[in-house]
Formats: sequence, C-alpha cells, structure tokens
Amino acid sequence: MTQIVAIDQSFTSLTKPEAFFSLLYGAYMIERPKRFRSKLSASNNNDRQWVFVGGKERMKSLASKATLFAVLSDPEVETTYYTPNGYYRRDLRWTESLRWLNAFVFDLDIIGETIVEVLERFDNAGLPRPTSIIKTPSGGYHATYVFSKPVRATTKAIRLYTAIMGHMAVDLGSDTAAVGANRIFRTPTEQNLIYFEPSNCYDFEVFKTWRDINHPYEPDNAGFFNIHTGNIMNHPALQYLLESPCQEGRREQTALTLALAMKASDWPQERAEAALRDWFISCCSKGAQAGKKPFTQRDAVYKAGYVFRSPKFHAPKADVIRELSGLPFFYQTRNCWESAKPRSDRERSHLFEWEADLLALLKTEKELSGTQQELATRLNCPLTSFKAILCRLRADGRVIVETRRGRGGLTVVRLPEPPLNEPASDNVIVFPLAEATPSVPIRDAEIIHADFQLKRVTRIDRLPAAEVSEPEAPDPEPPD
DNA sequence: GTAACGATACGGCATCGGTG
DNA sequence: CACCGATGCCGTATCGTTAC
Repeated sequence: MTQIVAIDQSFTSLTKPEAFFSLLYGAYMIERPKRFRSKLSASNNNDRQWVFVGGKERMKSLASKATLFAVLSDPEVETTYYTPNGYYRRDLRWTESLRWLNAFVFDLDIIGETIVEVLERFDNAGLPRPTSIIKTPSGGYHATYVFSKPVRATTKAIRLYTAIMGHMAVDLGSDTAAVGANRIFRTPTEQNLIYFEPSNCYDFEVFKTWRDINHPYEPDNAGFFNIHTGNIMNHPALQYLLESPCQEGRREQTALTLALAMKASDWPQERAEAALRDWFISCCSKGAQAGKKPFTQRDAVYKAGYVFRSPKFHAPKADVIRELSGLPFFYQTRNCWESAKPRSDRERSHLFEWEADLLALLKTEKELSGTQQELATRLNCPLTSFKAILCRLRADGRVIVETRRGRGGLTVVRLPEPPLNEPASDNVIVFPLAEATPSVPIRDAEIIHADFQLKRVTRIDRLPAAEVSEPEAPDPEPPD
C-alpha cells in the first residue's frame, strides 16, 4: 500500500483511467523505463509484470506506467482491450505466463439496468462494492474488484481465483464465459468509466471468505467440473422441486431430474440417494392408480444409483426443470480451459491468417487431401508454418488430420463431426465425471456451450488432447 | 533397394520493447 | 540511436516410414 500512496502523491494530475491503472498495476509495475528508477526496484525483476493493451487480434505488451499512459493517450494506437492481470512474459499471453492476479473483472451483459441496479446485484450477492464499473458499447457493464495486494499467480492461486470468480459470476448474473485469469476486457476511458472508488480495494482473502460462506468448499468436488456446471442444486427451481409436493404422473420425471441435477452438481451418490429418500418421504405423492405399480421409496432412490452409474447421463434438461417447477431456469456451461489456442500477439505472425484460411477452406471443401507441401502451397504458406498450424488445430480438436507416411504419403484434413451422442444436447453438459481425477485433463471430452434461454448451442469445444502443461488459450472472444 | 513422402532438428534472420 | 535478449518464422538437412 505504501507504494500506492507514493504514486498518488507523485501523480497528482492523473486522469481517472490513469488512476485506475495505477491502482490496478501499482504495486508491481515500474513507473518509467528503467533509467529513471531506483536501483532497489530495478534489480527486483522477479516481481515486474507485463500487461497487454490493444485490439482483439493484436495486443501490445507494456511494462511501465509511463509507456502505458502514453499508449492510452495516443489516439493512433488501438487500446480497446486490456489484461487486468500481469504476466512475466511480454510475448505470451497465456495463463501459464501469468505473474500477478490483480483483479476480478465481471462482464455484466444486462442491458437497460442502471448503475444503481448493478450495485444492488453486488449487495444482493453479499459482495462488497466494486472498485470500478465501466459501461460497454453494447449497454452492459464491466465491474472490477482491484485487489489491495496482488496475488502471485501460482497454479493453485489461479485455480482458486477461477473457482471463486465462477461462483461470483453466477451469483452476480454476469457472463460466465468471461470467467478466468487470462481474460481481456474493455479498457477504461474517461468516457466509459462511470464508477470509480479507489478505496474499494479488497484483499483476496475477502473473496475466499465470501466463497467459504456462500459456496462451501467440498474436497470431493474440487475438480474442474464444478466450474463447468456450478452447483445447480442451489438454484431456486431445483430447490423448489426438492422441497415441494410432487403429484402423481410427475414423480418419475422429477426424481430423474433431481438425480441428474445432483450428479451435475457433483454431489456424492450417497448424498443424492439420501436426498431422494427424504424427497420421497416428505414431498412425493404416494398414491397409485388402480392396476398400476405404485411409485416407492426404492424407485426414487434407485434413480440416483441409475443416473450416477451410467456415464451417458450428465445433467438435467433445462426445459424439463422449467416445466416441472414452473420457474425460470437456465444455465450456461462454460469451459474452464478455454479452447486451447495459444494466441500470441506477434507483429510478424501470419500463422493465424493461414489458420483462418485453412478453416475457411475446410468449410467450403469439407475435406482437403494431398501432400503437406501441396496443401501448404495451396494456402500460399510455408511448409513449416503449415505443419505448425496443422499441429495446433489437431491438438485443439478443431480439425481431424490423417497422415499416411512413406511413398504415396498423404495428409487428409477435415473438420470434426458435430457430436450427436446425446439426445437434446442443447442443454446437456457433457462433462467426464467421477472416474477422472481432477488433476488430470480429460481427453477427447467435448464441452457444449449452450444458451438455454434461446435453446441453442452457441459453441462446441473439444478439450485439447494434450498434457496438463499445454498452454491455455487466452479468451477467444473478449466481451464487449 | 529406391523413390517419395512425413517428422524432426537446426540455424539464420527479423522483430519486439526495453535499455543506456 | 545502437544495442540487447528472447522468441517466432522459415528454409534446409537429415532421419524415419512405406509402397513399389
């Protein structure tokens, strides 16, 4: 904090955005290029951070406030987006290269709400008031919590940060796709920064405490998949199903839906069975029409075992929950590893153009075959670069590549088939379940991103068939 | 064995923002 | 403004694999 105070004193004429960035990066960003700085901090290179500012496609890396402010005030330079967190490398904007977690930023796509209503969301979620709010061109808001003390971005810290942010996003009703440590957001400007309270900075511990109270941590559920699903059992619609009288004719479906929701919420099977037993005893109609088999407690509990045993069940259908409960219900999946695409931001890079060219070509031709040299020539791309993009696209699961070596060798490239394995996959979360240990990435799993209000799949990602150390991509689509 | 291909390793070069 | 250090791009050489 002492450093921040010092900054405030030395820059009395900061603009609001500059003050924001000073606060955000203050503790661990050098003031000016090295020649102006004290020897003490200059030698401490392990703490410095690089941050990125620029457009969606290309961002500049910056390490000093003087440079940052210069870039921000230069109308020639695109500065639409920035990274709230800092990196130890200036050339790789990967989660793995993060050094400091400086803030949480939430993308609130709530058009028409006033700033007062936005602040009420924070109050209602039991969260403190944010440090800043900016208005985005689409009419939404980006709200930021600047940490009073940046958190070193260790693997564990990033995982905790993401998990807590996921809970906060759900409770705030913000875009869960914007959850993660390696995200870019709209750069605050004099015009869009409509709320800025520099004193509203909080220690990361504040958010850990909030999470412990509002979303108790269960070691069994500590895997990645909590983040995909959230705990949907906490949703009022499912609470309603669990606690309200259930009539004949709906018992089967309600029991199944509850079991699915429990599975999707990572409940242990025993807990699900116990809950369904309680549900049967206190809520479920016990009658049966003449000649029909009665619905028994055993049937209810059996549903849990059935659902938990079978890998083909993943999560309940949102529209069934809406129908059974009569309450609005939707949920959105998100991927805690974004579709892996290490997007570095290099001036000379043509790889992404070729990558886009290849994908565009595949959309029209469905399948490309030939020697790699032929295909590379066709794309007007060097052979080595063609191999690089092929390797990356294959690792991401965005194309299927078959190669035949030797004489008459051939490379066939095509787009992966959309998954058809689940009925009504529009609201099914495919998440590989209990058999996978949380620390190991799941191979060949697909994540369906669905908008359950519009009832459509928005995107399908295949988790990269790669090692844990595979760099995580920065966000493919920054929010407005 | 040989031709023709894919896979891999290596080195020259360009480029970046920072440095002094 | 020349230089630094790190890194990506890309051509080339070489090795491995396969059909003939």
